[in-house]
Amino acid sequence: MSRRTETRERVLRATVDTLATQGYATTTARAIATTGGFAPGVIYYHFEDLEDLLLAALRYTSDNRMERYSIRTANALAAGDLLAALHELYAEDVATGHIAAVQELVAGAVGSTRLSDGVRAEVRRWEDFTETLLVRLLDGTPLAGLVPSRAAAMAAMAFYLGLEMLTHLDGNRSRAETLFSAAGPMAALLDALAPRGDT
Amino acid sequence: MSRRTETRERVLRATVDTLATQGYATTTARAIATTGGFAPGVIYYHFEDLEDLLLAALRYTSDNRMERYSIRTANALAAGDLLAALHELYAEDVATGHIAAVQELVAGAVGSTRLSDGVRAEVRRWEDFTETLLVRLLDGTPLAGLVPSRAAAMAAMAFYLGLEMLTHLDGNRSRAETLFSAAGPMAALLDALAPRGDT
Amino acid sequence: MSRRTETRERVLRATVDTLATQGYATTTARAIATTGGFAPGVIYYHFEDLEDLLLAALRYTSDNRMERYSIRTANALAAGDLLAALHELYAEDVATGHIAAVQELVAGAVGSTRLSDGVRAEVRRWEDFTETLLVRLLDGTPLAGLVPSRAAAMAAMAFYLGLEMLTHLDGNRSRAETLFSAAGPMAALLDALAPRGDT
Amino acid sequence: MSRRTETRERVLRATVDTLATQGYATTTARAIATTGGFAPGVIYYHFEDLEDLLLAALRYTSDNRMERYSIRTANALAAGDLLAALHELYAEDVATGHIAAVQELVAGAVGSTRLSDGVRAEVRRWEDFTETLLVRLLDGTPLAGLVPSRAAAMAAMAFYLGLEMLTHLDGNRSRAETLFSAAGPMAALLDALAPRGDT
DNA sequence: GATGAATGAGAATTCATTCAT
DNA sequence: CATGAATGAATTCTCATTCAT
Repeated sequence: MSRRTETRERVLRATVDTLATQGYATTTARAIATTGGFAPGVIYYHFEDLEDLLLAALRYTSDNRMERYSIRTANALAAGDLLAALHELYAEDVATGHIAAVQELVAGAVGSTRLSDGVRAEVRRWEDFTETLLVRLLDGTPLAGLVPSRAAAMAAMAFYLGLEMLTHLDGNRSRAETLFSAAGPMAALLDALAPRGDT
Repeated sequence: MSRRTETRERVLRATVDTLATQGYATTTARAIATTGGFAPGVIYYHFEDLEDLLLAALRYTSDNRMERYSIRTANALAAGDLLAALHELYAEDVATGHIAAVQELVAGAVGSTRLSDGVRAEVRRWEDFTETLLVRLLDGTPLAGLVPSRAAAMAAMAFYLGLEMLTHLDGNRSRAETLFSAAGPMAALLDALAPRGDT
Repeated sequence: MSRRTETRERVLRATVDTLATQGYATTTARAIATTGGFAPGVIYYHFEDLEDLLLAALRYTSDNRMERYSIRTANALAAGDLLAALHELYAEDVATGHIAAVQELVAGAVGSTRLSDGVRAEVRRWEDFTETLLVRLLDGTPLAGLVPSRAAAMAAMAFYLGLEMLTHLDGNRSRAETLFSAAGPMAALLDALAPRGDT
Repeated sequence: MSRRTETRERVLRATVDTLATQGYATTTARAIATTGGFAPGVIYYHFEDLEDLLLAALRYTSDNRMERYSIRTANALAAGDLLAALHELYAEDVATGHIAAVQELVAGAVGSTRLSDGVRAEVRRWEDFTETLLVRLLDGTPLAGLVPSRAAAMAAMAFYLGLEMLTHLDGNRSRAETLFSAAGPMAALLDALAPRGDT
């Protein structure tokens, strides 16, 4: 990796971290530079402006996570398996600051067209992914015809982002854990409804 | 209403409006003053500082809406009725800028302890209310024992805020309408499970 | 004069002074504020941005001088009288920093459309004035039909600005004085050519 | 020409071009590098600092033009011939960006002693040249004793720079053309006054 | 010789807040 | 009570300059 690319990544990482720990409004050029331990000028050497960096950071973390999600869910066909995979992925999302950063950007994008356009595109990518997962999950169960997949994907995204918002507000992750526990029995129920050959 | 209270309310209204239409980061003292058509100095006559005003605005809109929610849901016992009530209340939430403002504050509160404490308290009030509603709704149905009411209330809140976040990002309300439609059959199903004497 | 107007004028005066003594490139918001003894923020309270202020300053000094020029030249019909008036006006232009500031703005306007539009308009106003003066001066002399008045006015403006540029570069006013002296005999010659009733 | 000299010239050319097209304030190290297609660091390899480069660029273009002026005016003894030569040289001055660059430097030199010293020296060189030309032109005419040659040379320089300033402001060259046309008859008049054996 | 990444000082501008009127 | 002018700190961003490669 070239020096250029290396620094670029340091800046992107610092941006995600700052977004995750300090929130959108506090993610100033200076704050990012402090987090990453470099001069504020570096940002402008590598990126057009703050908005450009914010978008690049969104894509950066999104790409990383999307890859992980694809790999980790590829073989999780049963609801129980999928829930386990998602639980693990969620833990990673939290550890890397990914959801926190994304949620801050989604909330902060209000007002800037350029930023909100980019954020919207990224959100859509995740909705597509979620929908694919959902269709595969419900395929063969009695729910397949009942649940409108797009709407459900959208609902899932809303729920995920909203959960992060509240979790962040609380400062602890117990809310999410509570919900993952509560979801266990439902996954079991779903698996019972769908007699698959592969489980 | 005294002249003092009247002005205070104008400031609070302007704050909610500004938050709803321009987002947290753009809700500056000047922006609020412009929205409300008064001098920036007025803010500091009635409130300690911006944070204080933000919190007061949250409580102000929250109080107003809570009252409406209480009245409107008091007699909506069946799931179908409740869904209709919630649909209507949601429309009001949108029209008054209430959810938009609340969501901006929840997201913006990251980083400020004073603000996030206040926001947390308000969120809890709504979780309590939601839980009460939920318990009443499920009472007497087979789901009563299955669904952990606190977790479900929390999930509902997360979903509601997340939905607003995405809706705001999209710039149109169709997402929410889609979901309300999709919820119709489920409400009907629930009502079928719960033979109530009072409906 | 209201406090607002008073401060506005202080800012305009400070801008003209800074332009005159430090040049276009060094006329920063901070430099202007230091010259005038006020906080840089004041500039942005009264003016849109630096460019806006620069244009306002140009109009401010231009208006002041134009008024003086009109009054002082009104009765200077003979070439000799006019030369004396112009000499005096030039001394004022120098003392007030007017030409220095104007010349810096004309030179600095390259690159900014908004600024150069405004400067162009102001230059045109002076060309119009100069042309009027010239026509009146030559009227009745053999030169009246020979000299294209617009071109001559333009040439006079170019000369005046260029002279200021060189004078400023030299740091002393002797160049201009030399030229005013050299012009004396020519004015006398012109007056000899034009038998006026009023001289 | 050595590789070193070659690069040096590329940098000088790029500097003149940038000054001519973008103006003094926008002629930054980066802008020059972009214009010339080299790395910003190159500038500091060949020149002390920006000011040093600016001065070198002034001398560079000045030397080039002075040579051309000397050659082209050597045999233009009659006023008509000289006017034709100057018209042609002016066209070259414009095409090469020479006057534009010089005028920007003269205007921009205000405030920096080092720069203005260098600019002043260069201006003087041109005044000397202009004076020589003028003396030769008027020699043998009735004007010879009337016109103070130094003052007239100075006036010519002022006029030339001022004209460029206004021309640049207008964005078109028609002003200059108008004036060259208007000068035709005057040159003819002058030639009529001076019966020369050598033409 | 040349490159281009990085730095730090300083520029324009915004904004919460104060305060005389 | 309300106004709106003024302030100073903080923000985004630019730029001359240095330096490792």
